[in-house]
Amino acid sequence: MPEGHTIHRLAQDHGECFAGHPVRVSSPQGRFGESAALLDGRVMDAAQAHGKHLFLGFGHDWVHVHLGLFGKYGFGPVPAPPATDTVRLRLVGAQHYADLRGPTTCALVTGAEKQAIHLRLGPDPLRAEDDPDRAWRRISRSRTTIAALLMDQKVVAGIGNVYRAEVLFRHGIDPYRLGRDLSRSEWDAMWADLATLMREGVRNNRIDTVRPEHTPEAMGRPPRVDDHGGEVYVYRRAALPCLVCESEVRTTELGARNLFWCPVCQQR
DNA sequence: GCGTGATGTTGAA
DNA sequence: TCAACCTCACGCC
Repeated sequence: MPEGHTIHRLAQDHGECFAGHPVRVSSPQGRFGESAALLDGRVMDAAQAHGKHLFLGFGHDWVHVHLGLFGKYGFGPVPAPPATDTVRLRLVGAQHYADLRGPTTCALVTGAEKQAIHLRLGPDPLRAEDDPDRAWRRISRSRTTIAALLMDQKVVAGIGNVYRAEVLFRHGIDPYRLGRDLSRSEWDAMWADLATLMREGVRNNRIDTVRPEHTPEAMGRPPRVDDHGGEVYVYRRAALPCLVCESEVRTTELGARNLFWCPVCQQR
């Protein structure tokens, strides 16, 4: 779940469920206990996302959350069920509660510390004001593969393993192509496509990347069977036929992450 | 019950 | 490059 679209959706949901009202804040697990006590009963007045980072504002104080690989949020209507001992942070408003489990980061930060986090992140396709030129400057000068660059949050913020694999497929780009060998128009098209795909991801709370003409129904195939939630071209489809050309989708490990691509549709 | 893997990041070697 | 961290669902006994 946790790519940028998930975090923007969480910011939106926090805004709708809690913003503008006093919130009960606790840490049943204990690891956020002192900070929770400091915030308990105060008004949450902002919820923002930048890439995979979530920020919940309480006046001058911010809660910085990063889900990492395992972190998960659970929302529900009050009354909240008894918290289990893995709930790091629980927010309870008038009508909803939110439980956070397993995050890489859940910390109280100042405005200045928050600013420092923004400064080390690249532009985020989901933030309308962010400038793709900043990413292009890095990419166009880089001898690193585009597959690695897309996962580097200093270059682009919010892309994870699924969006990386899928956007490269949709643009017919070999993951091993070097950043400096991309054209400006290829990057502009990828950025625009990421913005569209990720906005849809926020709306549906899942990643769908398959164009209508390639869906299993349109191609007369059985529906995809995978548990990550959305309809995709190559992510976790190793050894299955490419939805466009029927070649076997390939996979390999690159920088300790699984990479998936179609060797025929994606060319240097 | 146990072992495995996963949409992520950091810091040490 | 590798280990560490965090959680839970799944397959297989």
